[in-house]
Amino acid sequence: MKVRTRFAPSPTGYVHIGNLRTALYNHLFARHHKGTVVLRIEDTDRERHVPGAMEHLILILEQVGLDYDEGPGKDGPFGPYIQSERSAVYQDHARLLVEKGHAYYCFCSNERLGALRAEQKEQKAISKYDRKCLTLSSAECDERLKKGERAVIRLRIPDNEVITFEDSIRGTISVHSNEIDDQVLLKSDGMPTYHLANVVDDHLMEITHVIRGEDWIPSTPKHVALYRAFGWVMPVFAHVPLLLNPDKTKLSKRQGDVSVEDFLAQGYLPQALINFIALLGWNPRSDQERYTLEELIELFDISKVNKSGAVLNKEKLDWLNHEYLLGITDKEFIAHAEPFLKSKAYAFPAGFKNFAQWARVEKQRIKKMNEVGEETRCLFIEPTFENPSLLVWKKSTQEKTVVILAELEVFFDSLPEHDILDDKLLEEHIKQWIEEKHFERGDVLWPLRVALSGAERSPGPFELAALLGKKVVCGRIHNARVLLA
RNA sequence: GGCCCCAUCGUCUAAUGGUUAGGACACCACGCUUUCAAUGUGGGAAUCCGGGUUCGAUUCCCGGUGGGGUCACCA
Repeated sequence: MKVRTRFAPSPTGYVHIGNLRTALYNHLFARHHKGTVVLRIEDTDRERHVPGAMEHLILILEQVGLDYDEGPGKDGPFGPYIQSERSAVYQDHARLLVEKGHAYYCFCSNERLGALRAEQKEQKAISKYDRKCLTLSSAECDERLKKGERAVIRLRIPDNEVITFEDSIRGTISVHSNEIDDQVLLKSDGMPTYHLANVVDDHLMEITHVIRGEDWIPSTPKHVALYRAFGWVMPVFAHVPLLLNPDKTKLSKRQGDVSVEDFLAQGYLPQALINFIALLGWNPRSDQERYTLEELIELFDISKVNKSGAVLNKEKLDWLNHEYLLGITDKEFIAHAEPFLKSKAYAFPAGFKNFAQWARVEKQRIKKMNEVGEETRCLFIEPTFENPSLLVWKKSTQEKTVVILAELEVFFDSLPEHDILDDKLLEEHIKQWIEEKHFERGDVLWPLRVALSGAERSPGPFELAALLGKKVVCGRIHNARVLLA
């Protein structure tokens, strides 16, 4: 049997990182088994419909490199893949269940249902529909429907049974049917609820494995009852653990970033993000920390997914992203950095050529792209010296520093540009010069670095000089000396 | 509250019926060093509790406790 999985998000306007992980696991599982991935849009809630959300979602999937075989924008034998375009299918199936006696029309008003719920809550009873409309004759139903009365169709959950299903991650799960509510299948607006649409589509689209979040476990028995009512074979279920806030509650927007677009906007690399979330709840039993998507596909095993939820540890993501940053080429790094620099209005000086040097310095010092440019700020913005005494090293004096800055200016003036643009070469030259002059390293290197950066903390003087070039270096040393003198 | 799920360092996790319970992030110390990073070396840090099975349990079973999820004409 060919494996078919599906990613079935509801288009709410942004992609939750937890949903991305679910999508990833569906993807890894299907690709591992040489199967098919279906993207299905679950947009049956008209009130929550967000225009453009689907297109946005597809774009995000593309950005993180998760492709799919069937779905919106792609042909496939089981379309359409947008549920709002399939209402007739669900209506037919709901009516079929009514005919078979597995479902029934319900005319109860929201007011009555609300009151019922309130009463049950007060009596600490199970919150369930009381089946008032179950006994309505079909003639009466027809008549009321003909009159235009609004109705829903409810699933008739069988009495006094234990409903059981196998979960590839958790084993056997069973619930007594008397605990389960007669779920609404078809809403009064003619749209299906998640439960109906999901089961009908999974069956019709021949989905073999349903991989979804743990929060669906409580409603899975309803789905099982539905499969039985239809007389269909069930797919394999796998409920993956939730992603958690630091306080262990379900990952929420309130407690930090949860949307994939936020993570991307902060400058996490897609590969790093994928690598990171893949390992949140699953791991291939090895000490390796970095995996390509291909490796993940090769190693993925749904039965080895953990049962307990995983707190999203941002520090580790930062570390991993830094690792990925170190791994990409200078060219890639610059391409990624460009939009971030632009948004800060940081432009390279005219004629700037030492991009490799710049990438090397930045890569080493930042965790994610939105930090880009801060470490080499002095390349983009002329430093100001509010406090020139910063130029004096803690073990040195102002007089000494003024003299050294003057000497440095002469020294740099004597060096060919080429020797300045190579930080390693420059370091050799300067260290040799310091020895010859019998200076203290700190007496020279601290003021040089501050003169170039204007900052208390910055990359080293050689790295900065190589970035700035001879003319700017000489100019800044000169300015510093004048300021201090 | 009912139902369901879960339980190894602070966090992500590995392992086993017998181990000094392993790795990673974070943290701390030291080294390098002109600052801050990066980096190198080292360190502290966990099997929720109570029974049972067993020669032996962190691992298997039961109970407790704790945490979470879910109880819509949302998905």
